[in-house]
Amino acid sequence: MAGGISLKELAAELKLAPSTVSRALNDSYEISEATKKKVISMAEKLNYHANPFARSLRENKSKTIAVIIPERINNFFAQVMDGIEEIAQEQGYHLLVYNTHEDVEREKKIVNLLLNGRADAIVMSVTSQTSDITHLLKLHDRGLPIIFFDRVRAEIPTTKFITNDYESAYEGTKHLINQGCRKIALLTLGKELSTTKERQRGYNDAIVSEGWDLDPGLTLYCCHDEENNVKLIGDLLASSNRPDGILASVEKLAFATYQTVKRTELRIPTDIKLISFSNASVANLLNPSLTTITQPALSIGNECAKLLIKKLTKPKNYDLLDQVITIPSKIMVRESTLIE
Amino acid sequence: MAGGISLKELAAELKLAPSTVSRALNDSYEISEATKKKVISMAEKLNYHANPFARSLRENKSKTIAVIIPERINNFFAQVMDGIEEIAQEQGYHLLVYNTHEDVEREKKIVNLLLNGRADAIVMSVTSQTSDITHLLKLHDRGLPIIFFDRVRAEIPTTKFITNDYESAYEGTKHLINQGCRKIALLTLGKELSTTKERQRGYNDAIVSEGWDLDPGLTLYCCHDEENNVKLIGDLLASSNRPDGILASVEKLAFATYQTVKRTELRIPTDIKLISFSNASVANLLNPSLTTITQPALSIGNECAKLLIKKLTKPKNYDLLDQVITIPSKIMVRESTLIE
DNA sequence: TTGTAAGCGTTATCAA
DNA sequence: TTGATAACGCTTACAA
Repeated sequence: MAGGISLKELAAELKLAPSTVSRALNDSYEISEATKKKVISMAEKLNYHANPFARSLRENKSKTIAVIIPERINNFFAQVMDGIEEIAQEQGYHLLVYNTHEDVEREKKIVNLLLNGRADAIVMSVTSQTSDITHLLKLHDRGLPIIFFDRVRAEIPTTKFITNDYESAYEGTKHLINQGCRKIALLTLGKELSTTKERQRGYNDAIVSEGWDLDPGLTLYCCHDEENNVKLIGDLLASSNRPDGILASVEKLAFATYQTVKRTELRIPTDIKLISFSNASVANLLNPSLTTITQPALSIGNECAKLLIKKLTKPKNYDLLDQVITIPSKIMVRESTLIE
Repeated sequence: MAGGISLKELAAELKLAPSTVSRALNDSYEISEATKKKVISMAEKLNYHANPFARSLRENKSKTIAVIIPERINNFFAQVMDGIEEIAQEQGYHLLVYNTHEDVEREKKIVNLLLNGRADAIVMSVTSQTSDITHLLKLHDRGLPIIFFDRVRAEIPTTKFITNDYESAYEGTKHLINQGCRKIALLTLGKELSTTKERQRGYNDAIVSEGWDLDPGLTLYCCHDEENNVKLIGDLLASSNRPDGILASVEKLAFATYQTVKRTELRIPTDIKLISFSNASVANLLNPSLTTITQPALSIGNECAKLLIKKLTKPKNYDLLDQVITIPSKIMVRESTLIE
């Protein structure tokens, strides 16, 4: 279709052997400066571009990294993507992007698709549904370098980049308590999620540290569907067990909370205080502005890409050690947790 | 690196010729059901996966579409991406994604990278800086199927998907006028942008239709940098030429307006009414909630992908005609344009 | 219905 | 310093 000239044709034009032209183009030391110049200028003149598939086939690498995220309309993941791309573009890597929409079946399909080596490596965050991880193990067993970020799986022996979820959730809950909350709910996603577990631990410990009892009814496991979440949160707010503080584990659950509260007589922060993990730049434009636990998304993306590319280009010196690297989040206090 | 078994090895294991195995795997009519079954089960047992580069090299197609967007943290572009991916995943296509960050130089680099055929086709929205388009023409001349959406360039004879920008801007401006505004500003991006031009036309015509004079000082050309935009908008609001209505051409300019207004004594919608092109789901959570012109982002993505994939799979029956397809936006009236 | 062989566009080995 | 050749893994004429 897109008919470009081949190396052979370029060589013919130059009355040189293909191998010579290839070496010249790759700036090999064995080629004279004179021919290099000739070759390069002719290549430009004829608009020659090396076929990436021939090269990938030959070299067994594609200069491509696959990124799998559970959600695209989410400032955290979008920023991580930007962070990955920043480094990737710099290093001449391409990004194959897949959105699982929090659907494990989709995740499995995508992961299986990547088994064929289309990408040199993978960086991913699992879905909130992901429980069984044989599909991920297969990936790793196949020798495909893989890095997890944020939502990780400890069972896969590789490097993971996360934030200090336990501390953040602990501090966030403590913050609510300090602001006068006495009954705090946790809104979160799937139980299997590493982030959910850590954040729940932090939340639990903060509650217990006050000498309070844990109320399982105050932990809500939400899902991908906004409408459903609004219903779930609405039921909690309408119940006799209504919390006066909420810690949302994901940005969209904070938004869902706003939407829910809007339909009631309740007010934030008067009746309910709200803090949420979120990288939304509009946090301070919400009504009221939202107190957030903001994750270092760009850095996470940067670090993932840097490590992966090092591993790909210098496999001897860099390994994807089975370790967890933590970059801390920041709490940004705003109106949604104010004492009025 | 990721060592998988090859077709030849699989064939050897089966004591069949590679060609037979290939045909069996591709469900060719020339192969008996019996061997097909044998081959498929052995392929599964040995975890065979066809090398995509060998196939791409051979077939001269990659089952990959490149998507170039100017911004990732933008609900419109994110939704378009989701729309494209929906169809692409369905049809077995992969997505190579590039963010230009509104930077033409980056756009040029990326476009030149794609000249080598890494992607079968391209769907893109140009940067707000893009003026000279030789890099885009080169792409098209090379025979690479390319589709534009939203921010298009008429000079490239291909199919473009846009929204009814003229009408939306006209209606949006009229809406502000109906709500009592008498001095309306337009916040937009690059002058060369197709969307800017159309929206400006709509805005202009609405103003003129009232018998009012156009004030060039009321059109602000903003940029990618939030801080700079806040400054620009702040200056306008502090000037003697302060508008009482604003039409923002891009979501982030509405956000910048909120940020700016926050620092003044002014209030939305009392002193200034605001309407913006935006696909933000949090529009109704802002303070005050934002009246938006919401674009059919998902449909745009769907349509782009559908047409492109048809063109790629049935090149005879589908052509990327030099035409513009318009899908209309919807105005969602909220508090930011209320009469108080 | 299956097998043989050529070729897609590169790069690397070996020879000149 | 350059050239001939093989090989990467697949598909497709052409033969059998």
